[in-house]
Amino acid sequence: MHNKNVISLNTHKSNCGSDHPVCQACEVRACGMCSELDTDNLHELRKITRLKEYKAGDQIFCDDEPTENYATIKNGIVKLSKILPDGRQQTIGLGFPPDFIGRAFKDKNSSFASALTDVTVCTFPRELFNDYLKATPTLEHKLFELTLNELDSAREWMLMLGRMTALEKVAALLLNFSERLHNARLLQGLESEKNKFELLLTRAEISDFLGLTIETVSRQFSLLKQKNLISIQNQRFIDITDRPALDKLAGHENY
Amino acid sequence: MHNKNVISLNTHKSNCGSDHPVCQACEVRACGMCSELDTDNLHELRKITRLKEYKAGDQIFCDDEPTENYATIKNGIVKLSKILPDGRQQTIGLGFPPDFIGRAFKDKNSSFASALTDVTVCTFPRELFNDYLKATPTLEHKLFELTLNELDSAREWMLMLGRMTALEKVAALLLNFSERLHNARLLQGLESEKNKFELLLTRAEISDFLGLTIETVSRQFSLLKQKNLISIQNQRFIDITDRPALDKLAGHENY
DNA sequence: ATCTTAAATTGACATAGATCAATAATATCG
DNA sequence: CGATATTATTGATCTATGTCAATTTAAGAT
Repeated sequence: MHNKNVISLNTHKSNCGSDHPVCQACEVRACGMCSELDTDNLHELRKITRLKEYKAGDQIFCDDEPTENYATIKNGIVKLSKILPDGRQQTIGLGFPPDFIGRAFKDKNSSFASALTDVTVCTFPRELFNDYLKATPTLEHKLFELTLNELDSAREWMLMLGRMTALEKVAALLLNFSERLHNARLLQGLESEKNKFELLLTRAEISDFLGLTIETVSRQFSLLKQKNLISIQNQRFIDITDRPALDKLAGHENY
Repeated sequence: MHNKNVISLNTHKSNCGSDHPVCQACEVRACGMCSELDTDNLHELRKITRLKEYKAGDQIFCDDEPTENYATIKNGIVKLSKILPDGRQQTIGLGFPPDFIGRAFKDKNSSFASALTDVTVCTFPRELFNDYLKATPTLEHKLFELTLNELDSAREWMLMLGRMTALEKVAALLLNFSERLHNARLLQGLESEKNKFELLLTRAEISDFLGLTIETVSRQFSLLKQKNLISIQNQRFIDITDRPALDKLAGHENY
């Protein structure tokens, strides 16, 4: 059922130009970094791209090793994290399709990227891509906009990390996740109910994101259930039953 | 003495081209967003710029009001912050010369900016600047690089906010501040000892930055003094007396 | 189905940092 | 220069979250 929808979307896309077959079939052709490129430029870029797949848990790139590739996320969720010398870890971002991963114009990533779910990405060799980027203002412009969005959300999370209580943090995460998963599903042409979703993160991953411990996260879930703001099936399937209350907890101005 | 140095630097700059007088005298001509522009383009941009001064404490722009202007910081330090509906506040960044402030391509800022010290900025009207930016790839490229740096440092602070202890946070702040003030002074052609600087933030401002309370920050300062890692004169003038130890506390890999 | 393993929950307790309150240092103003 | 206001420090608690440990739940393997 899911696959059928994806295919029909792709079929639809094939009407709109003479893109390379790989790009024609691309889930994020319309919204990713490449969306600003015309067919000719896309053909050019296509020459240096390669599809890559990762299993949930795989490391995609790592802090200290030089970046060989950049990538656009086609499918799945990528976790970006940082780590202190003694091992304390902090998730600093989640990448959903069609986010770009890697640090443009630098040969080092200052973070780790790993696959939270199974992930498919479209990769570009660093040097070539940097050159192409500098030579292609429309592409650079689009990537700049993606980067500005990331900066916005990083700052949003700084407020959360610095000033929210554990309960508020969990509420904010659920809302954020609900939103982004919803968008990702629509992107794939899937049906999607905003308030119902599978929580793809383990409690450990959530606690890394929120700057909390597993136990504290778990207690907040129990609290939210007890207050009837959410219900959970099998510890993974979330149903937001009182979004206004959750919004209020998360500090959203208009709920 | 300080002023003498500034003047001599400006005099020096006047040799290097036919920039508009205002730009010739600009403290950040060589390193800011404009550094990538040749004289012709600079003349073009100059037409829409206006110098603006703020006193310490002044609000520069605010969350909900539409952005009228962007700006490049010429002098002083700008605080960026976010605020929860109930008033809890979190500083999400400090702007030093030659940082850009404002959210390119959007008509809303998602944060507040205020002057931490007396501040001089060079402002650009939003609409005009956005247009000029899109039409001038070298400028956009430079601004993109500045933005990437900001993203890097936002993520650095996320790790700090989420995973560091109060003592570590204060150590990290001191080192960060020492570095940035040092650079800002060199930029102005001033003598600068990296380990000695005036802490321009009040305890309240520091605690907003670190996600702590005033009292906790104060206690950590006392601890650092007691351990002989720093000494403080008049609660404002910091001397880092044991940088390696401070680096270690702040989780810097190589100290 | 049953066994095994991993993940999540819950409880008891410890602690870092918050809160409240008093004092001390510094800056400001007449 | 002294009086007043602001900011920082320090002390005594309190509390949210962390830590450690025991159970429960779910998932996977045979």
